[in-house]
Amino acid sequence: MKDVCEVRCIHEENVQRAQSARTDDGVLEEAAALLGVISDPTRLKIMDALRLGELCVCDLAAVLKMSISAISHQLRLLRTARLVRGRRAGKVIFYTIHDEHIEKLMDMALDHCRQRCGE
Amino acid sequence: MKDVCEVRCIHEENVQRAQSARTDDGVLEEAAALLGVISDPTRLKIMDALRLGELCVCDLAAVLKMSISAISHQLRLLRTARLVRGRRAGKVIFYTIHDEHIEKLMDMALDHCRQRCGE
DNA sequence: TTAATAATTGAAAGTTTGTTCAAGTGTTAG
DNA sequence: CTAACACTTGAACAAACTTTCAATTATTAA
Repeated sequence: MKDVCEVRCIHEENVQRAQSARTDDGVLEEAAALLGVISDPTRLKIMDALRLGELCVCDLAAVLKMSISAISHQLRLLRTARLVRGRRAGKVIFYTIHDEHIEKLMDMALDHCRQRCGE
Repeated sequence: MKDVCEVRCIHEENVQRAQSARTDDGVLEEAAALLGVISDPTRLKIMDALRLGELCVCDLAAVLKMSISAISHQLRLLRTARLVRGRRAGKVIFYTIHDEHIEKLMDMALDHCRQRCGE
């Protein structure tokens, strides 16, 4: 953060255009945080597993072949980011994907990758 | 990865349903990687700045108020992940968003966050 | 060729992240 | 109440990430 204010090659017009139309920093940082939560392989696998219906922590551990503790830690992040929702049924807590919007976002990312893989 | 194979509360049906319909691990990991690249505030700001047109590294450094080196490092990640494209014009390299699909994915994430912020 | 500019790169430092292990809730059945 | 079960949580450690600083490449102009 030093050679920033020296005027070098800067294209004034372009910079101002970008400056004036830029998305609010708060929104961008929230978006980054949201994307950060689904950008982990384990968490994406959890989300993928939940697409066909609710699963408890043990189920998820079995599907992903990981420890219950590890899954639970990740579920907390997913819960906090409201990507996932839990409902208690006695001792068991069943998790589902929080809402349709999230599912669409995921589908879009997966489709994009499938396309690329098939290139 | 120890208490995985002990049968505890596992709901067989649900687990098998999730197992059989799960998305290919390769695709999921690529998607995680792709999302990982846009899930950083700096990189998301770069992408956002590029939405109105091409900018060079210096321009981006000016817009984000960061060092040229830091921006360049991030641009390399964005380039490698094919989220961004560069065209050389003499000494200057102008960057743009790689394709429309990526732009849509971004819009979707940003809209989602704007909605949430306005709740 | 030499000097200057735009950008990239490698290494180092500081921070963040993911998993494990052990201990802690909260709920139900006996 | 007590025991067992489903799950969560905190601390710790290793792996990965982001930025800085210094050196390097590529292009153009003198």
